[in-house]
Amino acid sequence: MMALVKLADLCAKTGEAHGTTRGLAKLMGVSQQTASRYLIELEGLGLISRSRAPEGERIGITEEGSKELAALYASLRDFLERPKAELVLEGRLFTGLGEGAYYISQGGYRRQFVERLGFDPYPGTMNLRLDGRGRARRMLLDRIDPIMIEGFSDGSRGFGPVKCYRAIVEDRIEGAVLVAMRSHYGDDVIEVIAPIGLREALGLRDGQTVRIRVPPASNPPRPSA
Amino acid sequence: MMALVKLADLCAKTGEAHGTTRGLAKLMGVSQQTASRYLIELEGLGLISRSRAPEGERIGITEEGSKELAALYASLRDFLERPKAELVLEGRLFTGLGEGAYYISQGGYRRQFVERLGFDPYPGTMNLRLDGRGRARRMLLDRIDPIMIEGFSDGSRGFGPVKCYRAIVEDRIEGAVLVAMRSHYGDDVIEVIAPIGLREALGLRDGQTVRIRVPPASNPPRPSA
DNA sequence: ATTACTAGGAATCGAGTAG
DNA sequence: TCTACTCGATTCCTAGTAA
Repeated sequence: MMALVKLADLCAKTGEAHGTTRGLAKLMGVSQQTASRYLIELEGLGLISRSRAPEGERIGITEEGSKELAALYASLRDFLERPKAELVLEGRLFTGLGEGAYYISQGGYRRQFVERLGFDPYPGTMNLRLDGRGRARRMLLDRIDPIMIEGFSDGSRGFGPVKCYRAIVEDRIEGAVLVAMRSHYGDDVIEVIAPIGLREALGLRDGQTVRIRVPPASNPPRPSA
Repeated sequence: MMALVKLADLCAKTGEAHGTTRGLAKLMGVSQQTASRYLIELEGLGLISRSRAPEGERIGITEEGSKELAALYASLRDFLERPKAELVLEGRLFTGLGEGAYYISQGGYRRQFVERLGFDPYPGTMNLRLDGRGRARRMLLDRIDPIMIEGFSDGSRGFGPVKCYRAIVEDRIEGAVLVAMRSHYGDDVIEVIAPIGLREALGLRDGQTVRIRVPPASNPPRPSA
């Protein structure tokens, strides 16, 4: 694989590489014998084509070889071009009507919080009213992979799905921003949950400005394997 | 290296991978022992960071690791996104004043043609006047790597540098398109040379339309190593 | 000069297993 | 369970060299 990549490097300019096994070996950082073996193996796999030339050899990468490289390229792109910058939201703390506590205490939500966020939320949400800049930035949340909390019904009524984004409150406490798919608040409000009571832990009062950092990778700390 | 790529795959979605060495091993197609060794080695190289978690382990790719991957990504891009399509130019044959023959017969040019194009040009150029579509396409020549023929002086006068592009004339004869950096012709004319006389070989007469294919890779068949 | 074979040493892998 | 060690098996690399 890496040998194929090195050859692709040498083919990048013209579509084919020219040279002796010794020269290629030097460029690839291996011995002449190894370069020769690489060429034999890659040709056997149908990933490159070779044609003898008096001055050395012409090596081209076949369609199949390009496919191999393209697959590698694609997987690197997925990693490298994923959103990188974290999102910082600032808003003023205000007291709601306590519906937040009602909702997140529902077993159907709570079980999913524990499973997908990794913590059992303190029974209450912190409501923040975003300033103008914050409202603009909130749009950027869409570019981050949400942790989905599914809707459910408890028999008497239904509860809608909720998107969560891992968040760090005031640089100290790890929690999550909730975005209800059909919120009772407007676009200028975000709700934040955490394993502990944020107001008490941080000594916050209504009207204070609170800073939330949403890292670009917001998925849960559980095994992907 | 490939181990780092595999890990990057697993980190693509969230920025970090979670799991046990056994699980990671399975995803990477190696044994648990090898996965463990990979992690130790990559961490030693500073390419990844690890943090133990009760459910397994959290693995992130460091800035330095990302740089490694970005370098690999860039070299793949150079190969995969190099221009692929060939350029087809069509124009009507006309007879010039014979200056073409004078220029390419100069030893200073001729030696370079032999060395860089791999043939000794027939002493004469074929002049083609491009149609409207051809003029538009000619611009695309700039996207192809030229074979540079350097300017020189023979004592009495100077000769400017010339760009060459390998070309196939009427699908039959391999030659080259010349683009003089300071041409005596306008932008609607191209000059073509080949090892043999094109008019005679192809039975062409003034006014006929001639088709030239310029492949995307136009460098010479000599050792790059 | 090449390319590529052989042979032996070096690096790598994974089964077993300790902590 | 987990991670990571030892160690024999295997793979891989290169020096020497044939063609």
